[in-house]
Amino acid sequence: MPKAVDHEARRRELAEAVWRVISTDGVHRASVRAVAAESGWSTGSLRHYFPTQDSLLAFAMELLADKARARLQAIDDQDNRTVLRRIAEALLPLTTEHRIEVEVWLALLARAQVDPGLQRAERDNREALLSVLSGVLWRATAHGELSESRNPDLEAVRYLAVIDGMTLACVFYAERISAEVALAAIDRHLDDLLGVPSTLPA
Amino acid sequence: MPKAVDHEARRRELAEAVWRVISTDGVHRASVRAVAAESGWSTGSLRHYFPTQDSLLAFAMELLADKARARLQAIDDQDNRTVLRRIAEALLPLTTEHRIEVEVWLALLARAQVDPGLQRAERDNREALLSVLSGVLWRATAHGELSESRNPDLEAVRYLAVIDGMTLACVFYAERISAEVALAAIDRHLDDLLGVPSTLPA
DNA sequence: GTGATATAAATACGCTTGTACTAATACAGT
DNA sequence: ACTGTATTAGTACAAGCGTATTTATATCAC
Repeated sequence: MPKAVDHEARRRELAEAVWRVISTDGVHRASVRAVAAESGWSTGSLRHYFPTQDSLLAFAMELLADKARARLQAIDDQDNRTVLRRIAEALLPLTTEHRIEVEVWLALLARAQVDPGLQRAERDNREALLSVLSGVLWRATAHGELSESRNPDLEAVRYLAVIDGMTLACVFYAERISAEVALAAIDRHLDDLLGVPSTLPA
Repeated sequence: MPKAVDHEARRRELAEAVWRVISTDGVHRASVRAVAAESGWSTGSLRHYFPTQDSLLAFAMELLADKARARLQAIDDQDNRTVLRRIAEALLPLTTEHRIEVEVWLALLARAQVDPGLQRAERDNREALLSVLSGVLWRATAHGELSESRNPDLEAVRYLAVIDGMTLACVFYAERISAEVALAAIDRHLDDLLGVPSTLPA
C-alpha cells in the first residue's frame, strides 16, 4: 500500500494557500500554478486533490463559510441582546486574521456572481444567518424586548444589512472606520431595537 | 486632416462595453480582446483610447462613480428626511440598469483591493457620500429632527452601512430581498432616526 | 483632386493559463 | 526484501493573455 495522506487535511492546507494568494494578489491571480507555488506543492500534486481550478476555489469558499458557521455556533445562549452583539462580533472583521478572511470572501463573492459553482457556499451561509437572526428577534418580541410594532423578519434583514455594511466599510475604508466605530454603530443599532439597557424601564 | 472622433464619447462607449462584459462574464474575463469584441471595435482601435488594460478598467470604474455622483447631485433640496430617502433610492439597485451597475461596481471594488489604480474612484466616492450624509444629519440635529443624544457622524456611518448592506442583499440575494423590502428597511431606519413622520409631535 | 494624418485593422511576440499525461518516488502489507 | 499502488514531480500542449508594431483606411484642409 502506498503512502497514506489525510485527504481532507491536505485539501484544507491547499485552500489556505488559496486564501493567501487571493488576499495578496487577488482572485484573478489565483491560478493553479500560483496556488501550488504558495502551498509548496507542485501543480501535479495539487491536481490529485482538486481536478479543476473551479473545484479548488469552490472548496476554498466553502471552507470560509464553515469557519463563519463555526464561530456562530460557538455563541452560547445568553440574553437576546448579547447574542445579537456576539453575532456581529463573529461576522465583523475585528482581527487581522478575520479581516483577511472577509477580503477573500468578498473577492470570491464577486466571482460567484458569474460562476455558479461558487454560489452555493454564499446561499447556504446567507440563509443560515438570516434564519438565526429572525429566530432571535422573534424570541425578543415574545419576551417583550422588541416592540410589537416591529416586524422581526424585517429587523433581521436590516440588522444583517448594518453588519454587512459595516463589514464593507471596515475592509474598504479601514483608515476611517475602525473596529471601535463599527461596534459603536452596532451598539447604537441595538439601542434602537431593544432600548438602552442601562436606563430604567419606561 | 484626418477623421475627427469625439474622444470622450468613444471612451464612454468602450467603458460601457467593459460593464457588459464584467456583468455577464466577470472581471477576470474582461480582457482587452473581449472588450474590443463586445464593443465591436478591434483591439488595435481600443488601444488608441486606452493604452493599457488597467487604464481601461480604471476609467470604467470612474465612470460608474460619476454616474452615482450625478444621481446624488440631482437630488434637490427638500426636508431632511426626504433627502435621506432620495439618497438611498439613488444608491440602491432598484432598476435593472442600476442593478447591473452595482454588480460591476462590486466586481471592480474587489479588484481594487489588490489594484491601486482602481482605488481612487472608490475613495473619492466614499468620501463624498459620507460627507453629504454627515451634513444632512448635522442639519437635522440643528433643526431638532435628530435627537441631541445621537452623534450625527456615527449615524451617517450607520445609515450608509444600512444602504450598503441592503445593496449587497439586493444583488446577491435578490430572490429573497426585493426592492420593496429594501425600501421598507430604509423607511424603518429613518423612523428610528427621525421619528415616525405621520404621528403627532411628542 | 491631393496630401497630410488621425484612426482603424491586422499581425506578431512572449508569456501565462488550465489541463492532461508520463515517469519517478515512497511507503504499507506480505 | 519485495511489490504494488497512492502520491508526487515534471513536462507538454493548445488557448488566451497584454502589449507592440506595422499596414491600410478614411477624412478634412487646401
